[in-house]
Amino acid sequence: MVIQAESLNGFNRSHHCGTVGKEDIGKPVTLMGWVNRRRDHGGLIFIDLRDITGIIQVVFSPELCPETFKKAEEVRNEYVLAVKGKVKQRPDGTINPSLLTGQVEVYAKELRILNAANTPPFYIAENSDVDENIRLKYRYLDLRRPDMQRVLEFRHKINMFIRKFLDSKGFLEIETPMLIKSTPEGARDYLVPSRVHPGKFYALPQSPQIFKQLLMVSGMDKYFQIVRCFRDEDLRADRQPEFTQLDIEMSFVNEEDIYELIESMMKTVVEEVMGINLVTPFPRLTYEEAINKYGSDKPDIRFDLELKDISEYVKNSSFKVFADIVSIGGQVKGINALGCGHYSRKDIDDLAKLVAIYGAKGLAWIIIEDGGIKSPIAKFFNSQEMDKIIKTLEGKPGDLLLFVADKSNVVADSLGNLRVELAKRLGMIDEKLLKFVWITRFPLLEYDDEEKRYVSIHHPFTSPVDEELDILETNPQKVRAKAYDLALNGIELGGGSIRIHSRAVQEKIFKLLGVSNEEVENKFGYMLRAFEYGTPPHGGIALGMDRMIMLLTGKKSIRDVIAFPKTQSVTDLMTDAPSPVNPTQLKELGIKIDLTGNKND
RNA sequence: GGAGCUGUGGUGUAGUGGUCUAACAUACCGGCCUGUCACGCCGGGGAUCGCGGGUUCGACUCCCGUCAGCUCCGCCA
Repeated sequence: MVIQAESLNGFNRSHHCGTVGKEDIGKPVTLMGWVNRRRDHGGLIFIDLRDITGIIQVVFSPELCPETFKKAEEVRNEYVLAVKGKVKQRPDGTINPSLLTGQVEVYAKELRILNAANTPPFYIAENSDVDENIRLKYRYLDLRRPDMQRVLEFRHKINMFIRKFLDSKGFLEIETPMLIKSTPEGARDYLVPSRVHPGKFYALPQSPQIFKQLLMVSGMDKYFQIVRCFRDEDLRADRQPEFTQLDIEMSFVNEEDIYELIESMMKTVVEEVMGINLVTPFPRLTYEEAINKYGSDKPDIRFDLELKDISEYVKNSSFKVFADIVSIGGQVKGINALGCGHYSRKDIDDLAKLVAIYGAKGLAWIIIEDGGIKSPIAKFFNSQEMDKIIKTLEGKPGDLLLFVADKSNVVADSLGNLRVELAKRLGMIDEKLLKFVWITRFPLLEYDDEEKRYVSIHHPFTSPVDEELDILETNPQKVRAKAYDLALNGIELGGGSIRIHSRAVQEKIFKLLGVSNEEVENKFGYMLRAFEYGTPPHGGIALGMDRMIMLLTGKKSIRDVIAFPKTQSVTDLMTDAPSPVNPTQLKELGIKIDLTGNKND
C-alpha cells in the first residue's frame, strides 16, 4: 500500500512531545514527531510519538474517531505524524514512571501521516548496539537516537556558554580565512587547487595561528574563535582530519593570565552546563615533572601509580642489561603494580607485549612475597641494591614491581602507558572525576634525527623563557619555552604559548631551526613585516572542542560527538567522499592525475 | 607504512572440519487481541556465512590474499 504524504495544512504544532505534562491536562494539543513504537491491541492503539524533546504516548480509540483509528492501523515505525488531540491524565495503574511524560497521554482526534518511512536498518533507541559501519552510513538515523541528540545539544550549550563567557571578558569572535597559504611546518596540509591560478594551491588551516597573532598586531586585544581546523594525518579515536578548536589570543599577557582565564572559563562553563563544581586553580606540573612521574606529557592524574627511577641503584649491579643501559645514558625505571603479586607468567607476558608496542625490549619483574622475593633478575642484585629498589618503589608483600630499561623516551612511553593499563585493571580510575592539569615549561626545541636539525616542539613563534635566552645559541636543547598544555583525564585538551614579539629573538629561532633567510621571507615574510609595526606582547591557547565534549560526555571517541565524522581511512560512509571528479574540473585546474607508484586507489 | 581485533538473514548474536539443507533473539509481513509502554499470542517470508583463491572426499569453520570497520604504533599538538 502506498501512503500519501500529507501536508501540514491547518496543523500548527502547539507542544513538543517531551514537554506535555500534568499542567496540560484537559487542553487540546497538536503534536508532531516520529513514531518511536506502535502497540496495536486490536481495539486500541498506542503510539509513542518522539521528537527531540522526548516521547509521549498517543492513544487511538475507535470510540473517539473511527476514521483516525483506521488510519493509525497503517502507521509503522519512523512514520512522521501530526496528531491533534486532548491531553488526559492516565488511568490509575497505567502511569509509566520511566517516561518523562508518563503521567499523561494524548487522545488523538485527528491524524495526519506527514510521511511514511522505510523500515530503518536499525532500531532508533538509546542503547542499541549497532555496527559503526551502519551507523555512519545512515548517520541521519543514528542522529535520531536520543543519546546522540543530547550530545549535540550538550555541545551546542557548551559552545554557547563559552561564547557568553568570553564575550563577558571582552573577547571578540573574529573569523579567519579557510583558504590560506601552505606552510609545510608541522602536520600535512589539505591542499585546495586554485582555478584562477592554475598550478597554485591554497591550504586549509591547521589552525588560525598566524592570523590570530596578526589580529594582536591590529590591536584587537582579545580574540577568540570556535573554528574548524584541518590536518591531513592519520586518524585515531581522538583525531579527525577536520576538528574544531576554541582558539584564543590575548595581548599584554603572560602565562598566568592564560591559566586564570581558562580555569575560570572551564569552571563557569562546567558549572553552568553540568552543575559540577571544578576546583581551581588546576594543578600544574612542569613537562619534566610530568615525564618523570607519569611518563606522559598529558598525564591522567585521577590516580597515582608514579614511576620511580632506580638507575642510580642498578648502574653498578651485575645485571648487565640494566647497568649497560645506564652507562650509555639510558635509564631504568619501575612501577609498583599494587597487589599484583599473584600474576602468572602469562599475565606478565601480556604486560610485556603492551610495553613492546612502545619500543621497550623487555619487562623485568620482581614479586614480593611474604617470605622473600620471586624474580628472574633477583640473583643479579646484592641485598643492598635490592633493598634500595624495593624501598624506592614502596614495595610490600603481594606487590609486583615492573621495570623497563631503555632510552628515556622509550622508558617514559612504555611505563607511562603501562601505568594507565594497570590503573584500569586495578579499578583505580574514578570515571566521574574531571582532573585537569597544566603541563608547563615545555622544551622549546627538539633535535630531529631524520632532518638533522632542530625543530620547534610547539611552533616557531613560541617564546623561550626569559632566563634561558642567553643559552639559546650555546645549549639550545636545554632552553624551555613559555608553552603549556592543558590535559584532562589523560588526554591533551589543548595547548598554547606566549609568542615571540621581538624581531631579534624570532630571527635567532629561525636560524636555530636552519631556516634560510630566503625561506623565512618566502614563508613568513608578511608576518615578520607585520611584527615591525608595533607588536604587543601576546599569547594564547587553543582547546580541542571535540575532545572536550567527548570527555565531558564520557564518550570513547570524538566520532560520537561530531555530527558527521570520517572513518579511520578518512572516508565519509554516507556521502562516499572522497570521490573522483570529472575531467573538466581537473582540466580547469590544470591537474593531471598520475597514480604511478601510489598504492592507494 | 606497520601490528592487532572484528565481519554469519534488516539488526544483534550462536555455530571452530561432516544430519549446517545454517540456529536464536529482535525487526519485518499476515491474523487475533480495548490499557499497553521492549505489549501478548498464532502463522509466514528472509542469510550460501565480507570478497577471491587454496587445502580437503567434505570449509561458515583451516591457510593465503583482499576489502571494510575499529584499536594502536609510526605520523600528528
